[in-house]
Amino acid sequence: MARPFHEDPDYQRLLVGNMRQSLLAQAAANAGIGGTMTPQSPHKLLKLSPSPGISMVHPLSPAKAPVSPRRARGENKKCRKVYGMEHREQWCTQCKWKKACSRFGD
DNA sequence: ATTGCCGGGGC
DNA sequence: GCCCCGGCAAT
Ligand SMILES: [Zn+2]
Repeated sequence: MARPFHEDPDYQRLLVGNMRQSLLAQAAANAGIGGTMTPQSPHKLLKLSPSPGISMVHPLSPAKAPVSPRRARGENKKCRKVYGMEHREQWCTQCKWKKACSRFGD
């Protein structure tokens, strides 16, 4: 291969993603939007596991994304995530224009 | 909903 | 060349 998978679309395509705004702060905001969550269930501390043994997290492997050593989205923090919309001026020019980030090459 | 980018558009 | 958004993909 003249060109190993260093520039494949898959790689670059998956070289994206990251969250920081809240990943959950959002959840909070979201909760506020739609319809208030359900702060119910006064007690729900049951033991669990009516069925013993069997079952684990992976009974099956349907076909998730083609496993690959790429940095799945959310782990990278670029200008946008690092600074936030409130500090757009701090982003690199490319990020400002919604282009490929030139500061963080990841 | 959100980041991140291409493609397309205005000046 | 500089500036930005629509819409898409992936999470
Ligand atoms: Zn950037």
